Amino acid sequence: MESPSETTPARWGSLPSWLLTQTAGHAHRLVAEGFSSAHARGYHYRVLATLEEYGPASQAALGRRSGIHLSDMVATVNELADRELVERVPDLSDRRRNIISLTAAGKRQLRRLEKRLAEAQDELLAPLSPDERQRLTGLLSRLLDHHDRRTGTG
Amino acid sequence: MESPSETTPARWGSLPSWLLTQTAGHAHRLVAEGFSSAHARGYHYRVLATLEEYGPASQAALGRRSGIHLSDMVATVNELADRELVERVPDLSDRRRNIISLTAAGKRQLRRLEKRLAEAQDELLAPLSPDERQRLTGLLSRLLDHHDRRTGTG
DNA sequence: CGGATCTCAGCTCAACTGACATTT
DNA sequence: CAAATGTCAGTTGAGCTGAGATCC
Repeated sequence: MESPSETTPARWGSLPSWLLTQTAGHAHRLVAEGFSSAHARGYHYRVLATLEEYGPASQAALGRRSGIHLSDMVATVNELADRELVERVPDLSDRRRNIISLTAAGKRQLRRLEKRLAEAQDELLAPLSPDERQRLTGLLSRLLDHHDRRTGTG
Repeated sequence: MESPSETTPARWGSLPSWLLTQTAGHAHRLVAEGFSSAHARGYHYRVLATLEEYGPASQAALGRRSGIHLSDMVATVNELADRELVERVPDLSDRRRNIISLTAAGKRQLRRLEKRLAEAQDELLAPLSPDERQRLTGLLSRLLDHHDRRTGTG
C-alpha cells in the first residue's frame, strides 16, 4: 500500500467492478489490521463466531456454517486449539468426527475481535452519513443476494 | 463457487466489510470470466488500455500509470508480446528502458476486452435500477477516494 | 556515488482441488 | 458398497518483497 501514480489511474477508474474490488481491498485491509492486532485472522473470527452462534460442532458442520473449506478448517482449528481458544475432542458416537467447542478464553477473544471488527466498519464508512451507510449496505445486500442465488453460494 | 450452506452464513452477513468483499468477489469473477473468454486477464486489459490512453511508454511508466508492480509488468508484457498485442523495442536514448507500444492486433483485442467488461458491469448490476446504479457508484467512489487519499494509493 | 530500470525468484492470503485413510 | 469426515499436499491469482545486473 504505497504505489505512487504518475498521473491518475485510468479510464476504468469509475467502473462499478473496479470501485467494488478496490473498496473491498481497503475493507479487507482494515479488518485484517484489526484482527492482526489481536493476533487473529478472518478464519479465526468466523469459526469462533459460528461456535458461539450454533454451539459445539464437527469440523465439517463448522465449515458448512461458516463457509470455510474443510481443508482450511483443519489448520484453523489447529491454530485455535493450540492457543486453547477452542477445545477439540473425539466424538464417541461417530468416530470419524471431532467435536469442536468454544472455551472461556475463546469467548473472550471473540469479544475482542468483534470490537476490532466494529471499529473497522466505522473507519471504512467514515466519509458517509448514517443515511448513506444504510443506503450502501442496502444496495450491496441486494447485489449479493442476487449473485449468491444464481451461483448457489447462499 | 459451489459450497452449500447448512443454514445461513451467520451474524457477520450484514457487515459492510463482508458485503463489500463478497460482492467484490462476484464482480471479480464476472470480469475474469469475460476476460478469460478472450484469453486475457485483468493485467492484460490494464496494460492495453493504458497504452491506448497515454501512448508508448517504458515498463516502469506503464506500471505507475496502471498500478501494476514492475515485477508483474515483466510477465504481463512478455505474454502480450508473445501474442503480438504489444511491441517491445529497446529505447535507444536510454538503454535501461524498453519502449512498449500497442499493435493493431492489440487495439482490436482491447476493443474485445472493453466489450466483455461492459457486459460484466451489466450483469453485476442487473438487480439495480439506473438510479440505484448511480447511487451505488457514487457512494463507492467517495469511499475509495477517502481511503486512497489516506493510504497514498491515489 | 545515488537513483532508475528491468529481470527473476519467492512470498502472502484466501480460496480451492485432489488424494487418501478411516468410519458410518 | 457409497457417503461422510478429517488430514495433508499442492495450486491459483492478485499483490507484494528482495536481490541483482545494467545504465543514467
